[in-house]
Amino acid sequence: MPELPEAENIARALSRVLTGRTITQVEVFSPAMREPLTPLLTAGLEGKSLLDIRRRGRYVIAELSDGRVLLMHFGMSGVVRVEGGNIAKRKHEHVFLHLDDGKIFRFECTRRFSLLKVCALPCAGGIPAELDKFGPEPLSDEFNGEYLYRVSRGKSSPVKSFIMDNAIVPGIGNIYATETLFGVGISPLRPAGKLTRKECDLLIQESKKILHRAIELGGSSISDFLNVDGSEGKFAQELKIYGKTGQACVQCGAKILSARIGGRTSAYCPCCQH
DNA sequence: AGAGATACCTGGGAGC
DNA sequence: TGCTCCCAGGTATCTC
Repeated sequence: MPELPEAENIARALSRVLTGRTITQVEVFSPAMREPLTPLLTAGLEGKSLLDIRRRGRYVIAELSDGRVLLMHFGMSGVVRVEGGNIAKRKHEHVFLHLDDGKIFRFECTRRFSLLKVCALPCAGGIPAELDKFGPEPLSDEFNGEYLYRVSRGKSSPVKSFIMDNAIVPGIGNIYATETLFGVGISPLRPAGKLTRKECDLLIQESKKILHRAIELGGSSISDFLNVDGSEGKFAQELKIYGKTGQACVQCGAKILSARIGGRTSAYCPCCQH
């Protein structure tokens, strides 16, 4: 379930193997994931080179030599691989982009929540218009306690839903929101508007610490996620509360509870989090 | 307007 | 064993 750390690692790995490569052929095996895939066939990708690969939130942006971009999102089961051409197509691989070095960029997605499309860029080095509505990057200086305090005033929605909102800050999904709130002792059910200024500082600090650590370890390979080269992320071993409903809290031993918040399961310790 | 619910999709696991 | 049901999850879109 790729969140920001996984997207960051995918972007870094793709940058190493795709930068400077030219697309020679496009194959599409399924009509749609989140959006139709067939436009890729007529997008005129053949002969275009990949100049730069970067990340915004959970999206990976590959800038093309004609000023457009390949926009990727991995949903919860998206996997990309860059491999030689002699490996048989896997069941849920939907798109192949053949490259000038004989390798193939392969996009797999079991649950079809992923996105792969070509779109325009307002300027070189920029980001597509549809990502413009996002809040500041979670690892940037703009994502700070003052910001979080300011935008959360008057908000009644639970703090967990709040920090998972892309318009507030993109890239923090269920795993990292759950772990961050446990790390700072804040209940996921607390209305965002009730956070103190001090708690906003701590929450920011903890979220960055966890995201950096997860990037370092290659992300969390809970179920579907694999890095570009096929290796698994190791952050899953460091999870303290996500997916541990019913078990004993590592800090106090109390039984971990679970609540449905914003339609998602949220594990929390009733003793450590208030 | 803001907040909450729902559809999208597939595979795995639980329960009968 | 095989069937049904539920769950996982990000995002867009719907309703209240």
